Amino acid sequence: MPETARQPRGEPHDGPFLGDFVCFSIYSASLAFNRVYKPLLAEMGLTYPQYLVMVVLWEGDDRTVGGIGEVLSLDSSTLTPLLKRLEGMGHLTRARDSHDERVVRVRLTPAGRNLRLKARVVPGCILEATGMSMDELRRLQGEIDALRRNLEAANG
Amino acid sequence: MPETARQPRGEPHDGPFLGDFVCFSIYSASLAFNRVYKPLLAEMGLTYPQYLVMVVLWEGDDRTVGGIGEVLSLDSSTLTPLLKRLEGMGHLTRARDSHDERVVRVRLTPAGRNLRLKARVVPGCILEATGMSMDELRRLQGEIDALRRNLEAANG
DNA sequence: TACGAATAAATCGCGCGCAATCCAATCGCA
DNA sequence: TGCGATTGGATTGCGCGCGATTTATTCGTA
Repeated sequence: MPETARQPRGEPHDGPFLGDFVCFSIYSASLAFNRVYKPLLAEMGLTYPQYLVMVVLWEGDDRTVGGIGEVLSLDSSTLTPLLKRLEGMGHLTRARDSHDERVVRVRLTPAGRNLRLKARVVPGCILEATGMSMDELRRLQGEIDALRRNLEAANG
Repeated sequence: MPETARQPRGEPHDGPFLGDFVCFSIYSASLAFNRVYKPLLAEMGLTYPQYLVMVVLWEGDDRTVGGIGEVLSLDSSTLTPLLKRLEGMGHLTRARDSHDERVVRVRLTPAGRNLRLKARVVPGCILEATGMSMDELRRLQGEIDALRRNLEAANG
């Protein structure tokens, strides 16, 4: 699918070209990562987005829905049902803040905190699957983050 | 969210670490790309996956469902309804192959071919939004593709 | 103090992605 | 020739992502 392009920046052209394919590469890599994570996380009964929320909470408990959404760039229409599922599994509680009833505070249960132990093997497996060194990954991550920031800036 | 890790390869550790976050970066960049594409593609009435299928068909018409799926790493349970929507929009036709009735051949209509003209401005807009040079993007794409290949290999 | 604006979360509808399953057509081999 | 195995798609069920709307609460200000 990759095909080198020769057009100058911003001008129309006949076919698809590089700008598209960086996106396709990322899209496709994202799906590929998901397929690697799925069997690992299935042992904990988690999906990847659910795992991300748990990681965020392990890093810092007692957050609001919006606070979690800020870290993950997801909004309440995605998070509310996801959090309800995690609540249903007994990993966290959702409760309105008594000082501001608009806010829902999300807190880990002991079971949710405990799940972190089971999750300890995950990053090593993922690292293994990438087939890359930590240094390579660190550098690559930096570049992708820079790209994401540019995209977010361009989007307003 | 990024936080540097110090653990040696493959060993358990207390918190999430780099291997996870490369994935998060890609996941998040993928969503960010989608948000940039959405308004552009909305003018053509396409979603990003639909656009990808159209790009594949513009590159080479008259493909099977499986053939498209091979290029995009998607299977029939994703593609069948997507292709039906594109068919409903009048961009393509779906017909069983007369020599092998198991196979469905997907072909562009004149309208579908014509849509390519409207799509010509898209890559330039995307390139602009990335805020990167073509050379940078080309290199980055190569690294991400290598990562994806590793993941697919690790996954069997 | 009352009332409109702003804010936080929830709800709804739709389109992916994918595992699991099903079905029909074709192939392979005795 | 027949029959089990394989293959290509379709279907179903579920969990995201997100735009659009709704509801409840709080804030700002006259």
